[in-house]
Amino acid sequence: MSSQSGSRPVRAATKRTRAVYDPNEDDEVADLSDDYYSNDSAPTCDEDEDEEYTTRTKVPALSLRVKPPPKAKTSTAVVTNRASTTTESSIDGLSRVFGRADFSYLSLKPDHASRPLWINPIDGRIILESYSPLAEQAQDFLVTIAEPISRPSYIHEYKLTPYSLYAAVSVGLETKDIISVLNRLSKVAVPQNIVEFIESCTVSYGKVKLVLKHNRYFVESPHADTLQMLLKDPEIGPLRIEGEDYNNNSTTIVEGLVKEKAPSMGELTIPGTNRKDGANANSAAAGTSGNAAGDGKQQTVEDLFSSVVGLNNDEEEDDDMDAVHSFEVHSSSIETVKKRCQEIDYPVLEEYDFRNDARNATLDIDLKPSTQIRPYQEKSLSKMFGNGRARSGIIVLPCGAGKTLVGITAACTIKKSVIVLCTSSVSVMQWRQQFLQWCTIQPENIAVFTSENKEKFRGDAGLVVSTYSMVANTRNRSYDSQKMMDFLTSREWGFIILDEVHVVPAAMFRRVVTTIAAHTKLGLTATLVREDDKIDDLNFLIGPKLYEANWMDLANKGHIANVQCAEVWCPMTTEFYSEYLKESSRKRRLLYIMNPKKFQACQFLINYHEKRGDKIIVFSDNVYALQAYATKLKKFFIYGGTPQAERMNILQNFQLNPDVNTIFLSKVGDTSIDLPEATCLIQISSHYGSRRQEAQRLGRILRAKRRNDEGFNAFFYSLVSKDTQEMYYSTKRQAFLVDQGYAFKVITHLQGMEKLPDLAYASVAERRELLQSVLLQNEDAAGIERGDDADNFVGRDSGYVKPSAAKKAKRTAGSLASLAGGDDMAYVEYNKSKNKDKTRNPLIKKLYYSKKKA
DNA sequence: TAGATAGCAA
DNA sequence: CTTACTGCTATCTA
Repeated sequence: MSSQSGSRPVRAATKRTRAVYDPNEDDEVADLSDDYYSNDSAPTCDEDEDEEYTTRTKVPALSLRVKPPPKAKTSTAVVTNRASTTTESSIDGLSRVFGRADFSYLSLKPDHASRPLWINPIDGRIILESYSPLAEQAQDFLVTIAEPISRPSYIHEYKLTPYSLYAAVSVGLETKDIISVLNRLSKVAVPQNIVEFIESCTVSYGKVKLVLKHNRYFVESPHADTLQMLLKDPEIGPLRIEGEDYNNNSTTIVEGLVKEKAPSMGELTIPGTNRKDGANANSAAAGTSGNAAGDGKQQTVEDLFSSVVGLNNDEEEDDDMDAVHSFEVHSSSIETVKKRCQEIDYPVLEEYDFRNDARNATLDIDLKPSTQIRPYQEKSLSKMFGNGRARSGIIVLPCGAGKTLVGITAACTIKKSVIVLCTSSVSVMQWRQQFLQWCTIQPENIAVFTSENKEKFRGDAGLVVSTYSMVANTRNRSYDSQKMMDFLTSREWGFIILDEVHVVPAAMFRRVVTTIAAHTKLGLTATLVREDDKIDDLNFLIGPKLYEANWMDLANKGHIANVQCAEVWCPMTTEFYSEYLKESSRKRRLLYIMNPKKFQACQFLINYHEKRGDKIIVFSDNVYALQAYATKLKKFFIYGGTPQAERMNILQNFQLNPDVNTIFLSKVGDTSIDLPEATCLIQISSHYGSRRQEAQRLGRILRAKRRNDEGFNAFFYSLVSKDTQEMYYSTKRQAFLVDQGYAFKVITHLQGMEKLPDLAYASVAERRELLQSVLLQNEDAAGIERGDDADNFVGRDSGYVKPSAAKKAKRTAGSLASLAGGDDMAYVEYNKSKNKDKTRNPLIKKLYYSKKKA
């Protein structure tokens, strides 16, 4: 990368295109999307790209300069050059891969054009040309051995890390396979130091397994010398026990170690896949591409792949992996063994030989015959059950891609007692319901363990669904809760599913991993990111990452919705901005959220999308803003304090009632509110840079029901007040999605917004009044202590402030009324005393009755 | 059934 | 560099 491009933030340039957004010109969804795609995905290289890519013998400059959009309207756009400031600093862009280093000393292979990989000898980063015919297979391979860093349209970036290699080894890849396949895919010979890096990581990782079989724990390895080394370790050695030989004539004792034939996939079938003959005859047509080895249906691309790579499939098991050795340790010492092995860089893998477990009762559970799993779900499960045993690990799938079904299928494969842990009690009920929907488990075999339900299941084996906090709780337990916990800790579990596994590293939740004795641990998540550094702990708390899906791939195949992402830059009004500059950082927040221009943009977008027939969710972290926006726009809103019944009511109306097309949600909507109707999402407040939150919010519209309609697009808008802190956070939040390949379009001007009838805050007087209210709120906000969740917010007849709250909060009815802005209020008014006697808001009442009539 | 308390996210 | 600050959920008790 000696040439011109070195320092340019490539991704920033390619992913952020600028244009004036004029929805009125683009009546059709398809038009809009064309616009997006032509901006983003037209090859963005220089004119001389061909020359660069094919003829030079040094590594070509990956200089992706953005072209102006074809229908460029940039002349009217007001654009600040943001790409070079904020984005570069916060994201690891492609440009940093090669930096300014000159790799021209690496000589290209003669047929490099057909090989899709570049490898950076300095830091182990790998660039995949994802337009290569081999890209899909190469991607399968890379996902297994390397960490996906960024996967935009044409160039994907991966990085070899000790963890990723650990994961590769743990799903059965051997060092030599990794190096040879990498070598064959690469345009240049794999640099020697990378080879050494791979060797050094894989020499010890994944070599030792902790296997539970016949209800005894064995430290197992294909390499006898490794075990001998462990036995010499002062901590591990003494923990070995001499168990009596179990009744198996295939084992022999060699130098004090038990030697037996290595396990294999054998006849194991994963339910719901087409590997099972007969039962799912129709599934053969489904055409899974990355199936396990030897199904004979080679497609042309795979032929090409094998001719270059020489392997049919990266997950092919080595038949000649002849034997494994093991020694036994007592179940009480496995924690020590695991800890010690980790310390000396021989992390253990956990596998469960569930087919040879006679002691734990078999659970009568199977997928319903009609249940069919998708190719990527099968692929992830094949990583888990690749050698006929169950491996512990983590599977990463986008929201809405059927994580639950993966977990259920795994449970149906293992057929032992299962425990499922989730983050909220709503998800608990959803898991239970999904189990009943997809598989044959009987309701009496399912036990729900939450604060209000502590039933056990009947029989020897069963399913328990619970929350992390229920299990991890250290404070006093109620009597029933303690009984239930004793039940959970006293027995062995074949399988534990950890939903939203990214929460586990939190101090309290990680305790559950040790308190419950489960033979297999499966973590499920959509966003394996945290803003702290604890995510790596999952490698040893749960296991390696077994599979990570690429969001864009799933979107292209129609499993999840296509989403158009846009960031709308709203200028601050002069008054608001000058106050913003004056205020302390704490108070600034409200100012930029309540920015009238932002409000107008929100109003305009809602108006526009409602006219198109979209169902819209508006997110705001800030409850005050949420209420103010919803009230002014006469929409329903839900936040933490909204009682359950009221939530249900609103959500049902949103789904069924054609007059309710927009709802406002606070953070409650981030997870576990399932709204397949929603097709458009607007974010008005996004203060902190949480990538996980951004991704999960996007996930709300990924399962849109209409996603399979021709040319359907879901929309995701982030409203950002210009020249404020929000800009920084917004970029940070988007990093995850950008890495998944989403393009964020920056909209600087909404055409026709000023002409919108009934535009809010159009006059100076109105804006001044708003500012006054916000400033007043700011002063009060300091005085509002925690726990006052503003549930006393009242509207039209507001002379009333709930007495208890009035004591705490200094809010006056007057200021609230002025914020509420008018008499035609149609938001959800909720008020604890009113909910008691089931009185409803007039509009809800009306909706309710009209629904009843229909 | 509320409220007190605690923990998480960032 | 790492704290910050608010919102939310979950549990148990009175």
